[in-house]
Amino acid sequence: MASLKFELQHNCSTTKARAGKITTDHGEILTPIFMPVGTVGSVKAVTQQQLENDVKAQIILGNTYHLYLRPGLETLEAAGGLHRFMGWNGPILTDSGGFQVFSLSGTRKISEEGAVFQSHIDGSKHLFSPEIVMDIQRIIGGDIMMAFDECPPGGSEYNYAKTSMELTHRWLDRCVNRFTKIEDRYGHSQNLFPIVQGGVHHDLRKISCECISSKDLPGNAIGGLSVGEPTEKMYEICELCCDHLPTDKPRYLMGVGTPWNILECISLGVDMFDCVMPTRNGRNAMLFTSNGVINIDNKKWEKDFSPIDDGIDCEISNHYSKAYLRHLVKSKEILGLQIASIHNLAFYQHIVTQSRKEIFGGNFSLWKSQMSARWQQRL
RNA sequence: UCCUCCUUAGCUCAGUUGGUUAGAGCAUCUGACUGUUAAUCAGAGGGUCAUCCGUUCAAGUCGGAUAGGGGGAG
Repeated sequence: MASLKFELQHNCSTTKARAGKITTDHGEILTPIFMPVGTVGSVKAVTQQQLENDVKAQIILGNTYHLYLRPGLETLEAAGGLHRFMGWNGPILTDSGGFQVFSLSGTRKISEEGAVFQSHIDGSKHLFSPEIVMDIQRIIGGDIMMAFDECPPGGSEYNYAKTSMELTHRWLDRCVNRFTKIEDRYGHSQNLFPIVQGGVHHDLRKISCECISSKDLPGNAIGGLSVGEPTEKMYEICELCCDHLPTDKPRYLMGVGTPWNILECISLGVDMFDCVMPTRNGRNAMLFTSNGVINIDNKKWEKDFSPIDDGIDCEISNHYSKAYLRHLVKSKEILGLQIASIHNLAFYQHIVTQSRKEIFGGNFSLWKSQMSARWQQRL
């Protein structure tokens, strides 16, 4: 089956930003794009209809580790894959569990073979090898599958970062080997993206970019950033990676970030983003808006009946007031979590949609610097 | 009119046989959150212990008076 296509549509004249189009068997994705995170087959507090109609999401994420533990492969396979199981007809990208090597570092052990995780649900132990991770992702059925990597902490010194990167590269060979031996599932194309590692060390990152580029896979990801290193370091490494990855394939910066992080990284040449921040921080009362950051918990919004955000194209954000949302959040009403999550995701979608327009329009650079300052204000 | 109980943070309440700097929950405010083990976590501010007089080395705590409130009897 034909792999996904990437068409580079426009290069920004003043920055390295670009606009493009990814075509998958579940539809097109206009880049730059933000992908809402739906770890367990659910973008927390948001229905698939809301993702499509209110957020206008073009692709969402699932997670190998979490979906493997629950609902489990038998259910996913019987359902005909994650798309059908969750009723989402757009593209899906599945993360490999590599991030859980980092985030669940207390309950896993790494070896050459793979990583053994102890389930956070029942304590049972499970081996995630590159081969097993490919098999699982085939069964989940995502349009884009991620290679199994080790994501080391941001502060990792050179020797650890090097050893870890080399392991990730050996795992990548095994991923590619297994991936190419198994057919696509459920009648649509599945595509493998490799992941750059190397910590904050320039020479390692260069080596890693060359290594993963040589696999000639349909897209490339930058991993191991926003895991504790300073923001400036993240930008620096992100730029270096973009400069050393192919221009004719989408570049995916994993796990980033704040609205201003995304603007900055778009300007460095990133095409795809994902982050839990809009949903998680939304559930924790932090709203990202076109005028700045709001803590909707604050009493100052008690009688502010203006829309949550009338500067973006989202009925939910335009319709409900700050005062009403604050009331819901203070009352711990489930609807508060929903509205906050939908709004933040719609705002993130606004960021990338508008970036795309500005790239085509030639004003991206100026617009970016204005918006970056504005969006960071605390209201 | 009498009897009885109560009064401690913005709110609802803990405070031992008197003994370091009077606590909690909620509320208020501030942080954090970046390929989700998180509708979570961390922290701050806020009290003339109703008022006054006494007992005592020492009173939120014991005694008395006053004020306000609850309940009961006439």
